[in-house]
Order: sequence, then C-alpha cells, then structure tokens
Amino acid sequence: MAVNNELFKGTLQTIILNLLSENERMYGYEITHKVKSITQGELLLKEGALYPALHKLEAEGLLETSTEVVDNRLRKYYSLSPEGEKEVVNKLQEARDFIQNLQLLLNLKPSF
Amino acid sequence: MAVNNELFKGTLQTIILNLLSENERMYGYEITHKVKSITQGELLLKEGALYPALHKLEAEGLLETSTEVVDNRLRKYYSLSPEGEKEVVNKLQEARDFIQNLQLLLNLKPSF
DNA sequence: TTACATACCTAAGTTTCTTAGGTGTGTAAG
DNA sequence: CTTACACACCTAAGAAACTTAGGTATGTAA
Repeated sequence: MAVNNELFKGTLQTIILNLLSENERMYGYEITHKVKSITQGELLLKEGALYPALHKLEAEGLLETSTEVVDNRLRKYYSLSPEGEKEVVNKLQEARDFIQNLQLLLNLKPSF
Repeated sequence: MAVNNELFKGTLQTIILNLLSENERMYGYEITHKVKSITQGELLLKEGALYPALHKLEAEGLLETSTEVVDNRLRKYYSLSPEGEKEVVNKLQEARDFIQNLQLLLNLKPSF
C-alpha cells in the first residue's frame, strides 16, 4: 500500500466483495489494477495480500471461481456466491458504521 | 472492540493522538472510556491494545508523561510532545485520505 | 536477451490486536 | 467481613492480516 498503508488493514475483504458486487466477475490481477485506478495510485493492493484473501473468501463460501485461458494465460475469475451476496450487504453496513465512528473519534465529520 | 473489530486496525495511534490534541492531557483508563462514550459503546478499546500503543508513541517521542497520585491511585497522564503536535496533523490528513479512498472503493460517498 | 506486462502463487517475517491474565486501592452490598 | 466491582496500571502468548520477497510461466517491445 502506497500512502497510508496501515489504515487499510482489515478493509480488504470488504473492498473485494464490493468490487465483485459491482462487476459480476473479476480476476485477481484485474482487482489490483482496479483498486489502483479507483484510488489514483494511493492504495497499492499487494498480490501477497490479495491472493490469500481471495482464497480465504472462497474457502468460506463467499466466492466462486471459474478458470479461463485468455491469450494463452490462465485467468481465475471470482464471483459472489449467494452467501457472498448477503455478506457484502453486512460488510458494507459495517464499513458505514466504521467510517461514522472514525469520523466522530477524529472530529472529521463537519467538513462538508 | 465490540461491533466491527477488524476495521479499526491501524487507526488506534491516530485516535489517541487526536484525543490528546483536543484534551491537553489524558490518562489511559480515561481514554478507554472516552472512546467508548464517543462511539456509544460500539468501539471498545482494549487495555491490552491501548497501553502498548501509548508506550510506543512515548518511545517514538510523540507523547510525554507525568504521573500523579489521585485518591491513592496512580495516574499516568499523557500529553502531546511538540513532535506529537506535528504528527497529529499528518495522521489526520492520512485519515481523511483513507476515508475518502475507502468511500470511493465502497461506493459510499453520495449518501448525504 | 533483456526488460517489462500479464497472471498466478507461497513462505517467512512484522505488526497489531485479542485474550487472558496479574497487581493494588477504594467502595458498596450482603 | 468478604465478595464484587470500579478504578488504574501492566504484560505475555496467540491469532490474524499484511509486507517483503521471492517463484513460475507466457507474450511483447527494445
């Protein structure tokens, strides 16, 4: 992670699940680039963090996979399982509460 | 931590420094209760997390301490050092950027 | 043939936090 | 009078997430 490394700890699962709720299916390498482009390079999602996280979410039954060969290279596509669809709703609500509480604790609320 | 445990990882230093920038001086036990009341019980800052964090910030020169005995009990008051005063500005800006990026990644921005 | 993008992966180490204690004082309940 | 709880500090062991630093393999541009 580029700028504020430490703070993003714990948000990775939520970020992955949300991207997949918007994009139907994505593969790992694509996710790292998507995160980079959305944050304009401020958050660099490391592969060493991403792949274990994807495997864990799959093992928990929140993600499903299908592999394809594109241009003679393997792609492992991930998509939300039915449980993943439910979980992303919870995770997003938790994220909203988290941001709310953090803004309260840091007096960042009334900036706009 | 009570509700969303995982997400607050990495935010503790910023929370401590910001509380001390608002309150001149605080002691550990007071900080845990302050955090609890601000978040209405949603974030329970554990002593096992707080005290090591305070010691680390002190070792880094960001905090200064003075001990007092009140009602025959020891209190160790923490306050920002000059470097701490500078660092809290950086940390808060990082937190703003973090929230901004997280909202972008999670599509939470245009809710109000 | 060197370098870099694409695309996957893992193991070792670091850091942070949780769990689960320990020490000691003061006060309220029974 | 002893049990429980609030106050107030502390630490050690373990869990978990992340970083670092690799490895494998293909395709393309210099």
